[in-house]
Amino acid sequence: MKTKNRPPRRRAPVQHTEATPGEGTPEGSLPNPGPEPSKGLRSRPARAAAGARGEGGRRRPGPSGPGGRRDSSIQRRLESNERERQRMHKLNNAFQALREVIPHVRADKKLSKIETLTLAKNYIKSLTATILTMSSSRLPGLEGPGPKLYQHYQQQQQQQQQQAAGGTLGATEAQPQGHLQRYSTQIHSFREGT
DNA sequence: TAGGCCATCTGGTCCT
DNA sequence: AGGACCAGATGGCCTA
Repeated sequence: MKTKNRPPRRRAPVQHTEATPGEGTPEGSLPNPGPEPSKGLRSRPARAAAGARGEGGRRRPGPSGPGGRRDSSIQRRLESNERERQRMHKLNNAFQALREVIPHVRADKKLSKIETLTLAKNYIKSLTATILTMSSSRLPGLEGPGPKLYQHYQQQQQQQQQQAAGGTLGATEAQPQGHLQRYSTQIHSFREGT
């Protein structure tokens, strides 16, 4: 199932309903405005806002139980939630930045996080392999970093293969061409939507 | 409707 | 001590 072309969703921050009656008001807790539009974050869909009163995120009371939480404790929790949201937003921005530098697969299809990481890894490997191959085949006999780099790369690959001790690493992984091949295959499969 | 993906909440642990 | 980081849980949205 590949569906990455849906609009980005934004869930409204929950207003922490565990407070005792009267303290769950915005004044009693954190303002918790959600992602500020000023930071370039997308506005939250109305449906998310409508459905976010108490839903979303887990509602399981912690070991200590929600019952007698104090105001200061609730305040800290809300602040912590907000920081966590911001942290995740930064992480997502980084993912987006990464998507934008990975050579393009299908413009209409947003890569998932796992796809982004996997493609990026193989892209880096293929670029590394290409660079090393080019530098190693450069003017034989000339002093330069190329051959050494290539040897170092090969040593690393051999070590990784040994560490993979079950042979989970494919035979092609040890060869620079293997990375390129793998990346090309992956690109192809994404293009096909498989 | 099932499954994938995601946002959010939450408590625990690590780090400064 | 407080913030960052992490992983589990939960529920919403979307597509096949």
